[in-house]
Amino acid sequence: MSKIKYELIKKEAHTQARLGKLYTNHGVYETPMFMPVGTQATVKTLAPEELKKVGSGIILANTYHLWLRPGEDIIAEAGGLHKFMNYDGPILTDSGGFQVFSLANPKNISEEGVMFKNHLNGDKMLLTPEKSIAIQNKLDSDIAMSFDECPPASASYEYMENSIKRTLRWAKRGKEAHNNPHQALFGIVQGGAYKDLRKYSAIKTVELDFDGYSIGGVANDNESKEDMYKAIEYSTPYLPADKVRYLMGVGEPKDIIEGVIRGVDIFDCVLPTRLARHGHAFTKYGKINLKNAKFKKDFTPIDETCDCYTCQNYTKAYIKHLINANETFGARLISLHNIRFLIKLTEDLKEAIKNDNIMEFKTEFYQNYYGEK
RNA sequence: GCGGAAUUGGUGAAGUGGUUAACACGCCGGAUUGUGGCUCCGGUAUGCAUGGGUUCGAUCCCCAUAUUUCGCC
Repeated sequence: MSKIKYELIKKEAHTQARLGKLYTNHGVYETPMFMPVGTQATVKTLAPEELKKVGSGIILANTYHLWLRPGEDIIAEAGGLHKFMNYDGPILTDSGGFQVFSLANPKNISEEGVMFKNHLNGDKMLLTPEKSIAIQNKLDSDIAMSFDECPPASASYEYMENSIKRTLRWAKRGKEAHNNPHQALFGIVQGGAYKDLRKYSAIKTVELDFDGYSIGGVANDNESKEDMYKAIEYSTPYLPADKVRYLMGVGEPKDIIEGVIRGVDIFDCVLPTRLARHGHAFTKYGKINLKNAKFKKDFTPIDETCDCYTCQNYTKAYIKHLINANETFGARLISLHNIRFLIKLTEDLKEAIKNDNIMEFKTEFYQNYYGEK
C-alpha cells in the first residue's frame, strides 16, 4: 500500500546537492537519478533487461500517447503498464501536460482542460486534469504526474501568472480525482524564470501536499541556461526536504550537474535516445557526431572509459557505418551508450556528494567535456 | 560501314543566347532537453564532353573530334 517514500541520506557540504533513497513498489533506488524516456511504453530500441543492465531505475511513459494508442483500457486489461511492457522496475507517467505545450494551439486551453488535435487521425479530443489522472490510474504506473500547462519560457509575466494559477487549480482537481491507492502523485511547479511566480507556485503546490514535486517549464522555447538555473533556484528552497524533486525534461550533462547542485533528485530526457537516432554520442570529452567523416576508420570505442555493452564490443567506424546505412542497430547501440553515460554521471554525482567535493567534480567534468579551464 | 540521338557536379537530372546553372539523392557540417523516431537547418558544379567558330556576350547557335546509345547493312 505504500506509494513512494523519499529518504534524504546526505546533503553535500557546499551546495544544495542531495543523496537520497527512493522507495517504490518496484524497488529501492538511490538519487540523483536519470530516467530514460519510453513514451510509447518502450524506451525506443531498447529492451527492459538492457535498461536494467545500464543501471536505470525509473522510466517514463506518456499518458497522452498511451491514451490514444493502444488505449488505457487495453493496458489495464493486460494487467497494467508493467505487465504490458514487461518492465518490473518503477514507471512514472507524464500527464500529457507537455503536449499542451508541444501539440495544442494555445487558444485551445480552457479552465476545463485542453483540446488536442489527435496527431494520429486529426480527431479533436479533450484532456482534462480528471481525465489525465483517470488514465494514469488505469495505466497503474508507480508515479502519476499532475496535469499542468507548460508555458513557453518566453511567456509574459501576465500570461505566466494566469497559467500557474490555473495549473494549481488543475493540480487540486487532479488530486481529488486521483483514485489508485498504490500510485504516487506528483505536483508540478511552474513560473518560468520569474522569481515570485516560482515561489508562489512552489508554496501553493506544496500546500496541496503531493508525494513528490516537479519543476516544469524548463528547457523549452530557446530558454537560456541562465533562466533554467534560475527557475530551479527559485523553486527548490520552497520544496520540503523529505520529498523527492524531479526536474522535468532535462538531460544535457551540464544541466544535470547544475540541477543536482541546486537540489534536484530526478531528471528525465529524450536526449540520449534522440541524439542516438541521429548519430550523436556523449563521451567523456564531449558530444561527438558519428556521422562525421573523421570516424570512417576509427576502430576505437565511442568512449574508452565507458563500461557499456556498446563500448565493450563495437567501434566508431562500425557504428558510423550503421548510422549512415540507416540501420536501426546503430541507433540501438548508441542509445544504450548514451543512457549509460547519463546514469554513470549520476553515479559519479552520488559519489561526489558522499565525498563533499561536487564542485571539484563539476570543474573536472567541464574541463573534459567542454574543454573549459 | 551508313544514318539518327545524346553528352550538364559523386548520382538522377531541369534549364536559358545576357547578373549568383533549378530540384532530388549523395556527400560535408550543424541542430535536437516532461519524443508526432528515421526530422529540421546550412554547405556542396569558377563550370555545362574536348577543340575551334558565330556573337558585344554562349552551357544554350554552327563545325570538327571523342565517347555513349539506337536503327540499318
